[in-house]
Amino acid sequence: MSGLRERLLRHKKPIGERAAGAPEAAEAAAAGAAREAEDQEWAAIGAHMEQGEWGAFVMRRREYDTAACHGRYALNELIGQSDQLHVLLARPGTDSDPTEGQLPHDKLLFVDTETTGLGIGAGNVPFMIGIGFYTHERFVVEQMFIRDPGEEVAMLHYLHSKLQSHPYLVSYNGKTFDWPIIKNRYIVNRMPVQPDIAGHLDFLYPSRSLWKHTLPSCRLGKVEEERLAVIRQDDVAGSLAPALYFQYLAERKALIVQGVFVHNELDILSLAGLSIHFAGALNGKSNLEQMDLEELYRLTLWFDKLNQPSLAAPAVQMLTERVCREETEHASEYLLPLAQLYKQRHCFTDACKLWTLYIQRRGARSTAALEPYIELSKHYEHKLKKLEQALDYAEQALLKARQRQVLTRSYGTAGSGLAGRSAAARKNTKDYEQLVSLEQRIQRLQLKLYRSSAKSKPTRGTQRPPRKQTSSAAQASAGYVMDSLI
DNA sequence: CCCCTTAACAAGACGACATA
DNA sequence: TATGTCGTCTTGTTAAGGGG
Repeated sequence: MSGLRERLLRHKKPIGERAAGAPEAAEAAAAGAAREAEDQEWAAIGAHMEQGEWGAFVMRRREYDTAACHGRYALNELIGQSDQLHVLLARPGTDSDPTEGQLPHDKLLFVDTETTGLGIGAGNVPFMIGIGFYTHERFVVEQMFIRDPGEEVAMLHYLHSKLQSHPYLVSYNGKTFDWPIIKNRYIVNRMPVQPDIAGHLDFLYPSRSLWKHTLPSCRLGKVEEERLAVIRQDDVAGSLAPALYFQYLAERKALIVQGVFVHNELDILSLAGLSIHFAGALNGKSNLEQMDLEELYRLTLWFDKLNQPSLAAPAVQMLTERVCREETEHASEYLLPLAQLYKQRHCFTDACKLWTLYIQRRGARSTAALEPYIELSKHYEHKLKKLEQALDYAEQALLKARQRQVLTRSYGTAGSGLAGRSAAARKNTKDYEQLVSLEQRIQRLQLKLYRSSAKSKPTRGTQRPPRKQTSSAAQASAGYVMDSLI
């Protein structure tokens, strides 16, 4: 058997175990007294022993009026808003939506476990399963805690019964952590029932989609602090939970795990808070005016990914307005990504406006991106059929590329660090390929231009056709450019 | 510590178009 | 009409980061 199980059993002091030679009445009285003392300890932290068909376990149950606040949100704000969360359930493979756009708030089961470690294997045991759910105008948090492995089956049966009435799981990283572990426990315990759920909302991934670049980390604690305005005081770190549980097993004092209960409860409440936050966003209630540009941009990408064009539209519009209005460095960072977004939607006029604006703001710099020049060149050639302008943009891009080649060359030779060399070399070859393709583009445009002018003015024979280069010839010429700079 | 999801980037597939 | 090129869409791969 695993070391963990031995450890658990070693510490087990079965209540009411027969002490040798003691008279039965006194023995029963002593056992009763011990039980009473323990009950009082659990009562002191708001818990009690829950007796059921499958045995007993510790239960800490707390009810909240739904008007109660957790950070900036009142718990009742999910009511009537939760249906929109169903878009987060849609699987990439399945087109049909199993929930038909319905996801009542009282069908959700918020779940967070505390375990003996981080592994997913059978050696990792959830000693506490916290759940939260809405029922009868209340938000209820129920925390199940097992004093030894023998109580696990009762706890799992209880969870199973709750899943019947609240079949949609809500968690934070529960798809890869909590839920696989829980399923494992049903299997390990050879339970007649298997946990079955209608759907699983995992808020880690939406949080990453929106805040990966704005928050220092997307851990639940950071997200709830920054986006739910939840401040934890004297919180026990989740990473301490295993140690505290082992200490509890050794000393059998309920007070030892009190902090774990509180931590777990706050996690559950934050899951409800995140549901409200994301449901609000999916109902178009985000405060776009006050949102950071990065978050606004990520929000549009997120709506796009979720196939919600009616939500993405106002976000894109707000982002465009602000990026065009605010002439800051930071705002200009979004011109090109935003232009790509418009291009993707075949809104070429808007895309061109942004590419032009980028050139206007940053074109003078040597570090300016080539992308807007190349994109404009493509657009003038293929969409507007204006070859002169297309050639002009391509030539501007080539000029920039050559200037940059000079700079990177000189940096490259001056650089002494070995670590950065491969990355710099990669960038060099990439720049080189870009240079080659630009020269090809220009030659092609020159040829096209020559032919069209020859066609329209066949009498004028003064212009000479540009030398037609093969791609290898273009490469050689680009190589010459590079070699000449070394 | 371990596993899973996702974003970011790279490479391949395919349709549209133009030229000979 | 056959062929090649361009641009975009699709597929494949990799790395990071979260849970106690």
